[in-house]
Amino acid sequence: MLAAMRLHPNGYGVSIRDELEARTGRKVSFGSVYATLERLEDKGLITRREGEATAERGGRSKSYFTLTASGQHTLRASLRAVDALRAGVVMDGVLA
Amino acid sequence: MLAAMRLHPNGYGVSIRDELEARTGRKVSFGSVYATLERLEDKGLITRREGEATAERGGRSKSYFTLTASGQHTLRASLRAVDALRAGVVMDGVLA
DNA sequence: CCTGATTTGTTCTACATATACGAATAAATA
DNA sequence: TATTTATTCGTATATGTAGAACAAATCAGG
Repeated sequence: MLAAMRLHPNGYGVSIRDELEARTGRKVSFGSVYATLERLEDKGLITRREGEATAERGGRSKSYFTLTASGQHTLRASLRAVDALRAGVVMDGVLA
Repeated sequence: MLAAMRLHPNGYGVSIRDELEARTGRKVSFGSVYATLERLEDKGLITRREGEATAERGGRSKSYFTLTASGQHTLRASLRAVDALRAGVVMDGVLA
């Protein structure tokens, strides 16, 4: 969801995957990303917008994903929960 | 892991559950907590220390959990990954 | 002292959901 | 038809969940 926010409103499967890898330094597979996007969509946390036929060289058209209001709310709540647990933890000093 | 850090070095099943509920406002069952603690232990991210017979009123003895060096490293890496994704996201302004 | 009630904490059982891969497939253009 | 780009599938593994059952310690009455 954060990756989708970052790329808003033009994030789609591949770019979201790339963003995740670039930011976190972890390998992420397409399967993981699309499965997650689909689940989030089912829950109404993100919506899908079909991209029109691309004007550039070849390739299938994209599905863009953006957070719904509910998705933003949920994301916010999750981040807050983590923040609450982090607040004042000794290790924070080591977190550089 | 954050809850265990907060309660370090005297966090045990019940107190970790309580800490999670208090900080995040979400209901957490014992099953979830203990299952997770066991998994983290199997991975070497936390260690278990058996508490001696309690001096107070009744009750079984506690199992205290503390993060290993590896656990701290892993936790740090996860938090950093989230931070990297959060950095500069527009919604941060709304996060109050 | 025994012994059963009480208290506190952990383990078990049985699923439900979520995450992870990468090959396979689809759709577009040259 | 070959190429390029993007998404879907099949399947394996991991994580999350609830709450009842179980275990171990102390307490209180006889």
